[in-house]
Amino acid sequence: MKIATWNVNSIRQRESHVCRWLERISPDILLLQEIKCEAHAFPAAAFERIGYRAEAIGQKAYNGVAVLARVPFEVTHRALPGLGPEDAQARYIEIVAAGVTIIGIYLPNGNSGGEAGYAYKLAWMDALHARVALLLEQDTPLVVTGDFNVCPTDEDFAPGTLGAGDALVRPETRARFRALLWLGLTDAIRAVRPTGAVWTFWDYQAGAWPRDRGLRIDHALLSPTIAERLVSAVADRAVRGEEQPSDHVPVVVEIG
DNA sequence: ATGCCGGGTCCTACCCGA
Repeated sequence: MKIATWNVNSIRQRESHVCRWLERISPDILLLQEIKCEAHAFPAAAFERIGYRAEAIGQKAYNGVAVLARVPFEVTHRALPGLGPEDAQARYIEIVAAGVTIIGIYLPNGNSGGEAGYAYKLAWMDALHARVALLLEQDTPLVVTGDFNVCPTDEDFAPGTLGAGDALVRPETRARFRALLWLGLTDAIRAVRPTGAVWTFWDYQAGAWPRDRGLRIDHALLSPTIAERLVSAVADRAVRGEEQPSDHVPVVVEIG
């Protein structure tokens, strides 16, 4: 089973990129982030024509997540449990497919909105921790994937791209990411490639792509029995060189 | 220190991203 994640930075701008990529890679399931439209505006028909059923959780202008799958699946949650009614933002989808629970997330960036904006990021991570802990207590086969907006270590951003106070690298951010791993999850990319530069994002600005100055912020975390079945985990950096690309590239995990 | 680019929307100057 091939499971992928991709922050597309507007699905309406990236519809043809996603179709081309699905036809080339044939993942069973693709989680999308930053669709930047309401569900009724999601171009589901284009994906259905090539064999992928779509479920979108959208909002106007910002955020938004979706699932595209060529295998049967059921959406079990459309928001992160435990965050409270203040969370009107479309950042979470949870599905079950082939007996595996798959969570797709667009974790808040945390650099806008001052300290309140950063507090929202941390609260979101705390609620995610609680949700994952509950599922793992029940021995649920689990994949947590998406745009985490976290560079877990100093190896996960090119030198000079981020300051020490950036919400993607602040100690409180990284502590929460580590706490997620300590629940028993395996970082799929690092299981395959323990050290060295693996980028999933290159800023549009300052020549980040031609200079290869990127970040690793899109992740796939695997529960123990899924991690044992891990065959490969890669960031498909080739798509960043296409015409009018997203600033993120897909991360693909293959489970045997 | 800020903007760089590229999405979005109150359609046009401004917000947000990472």
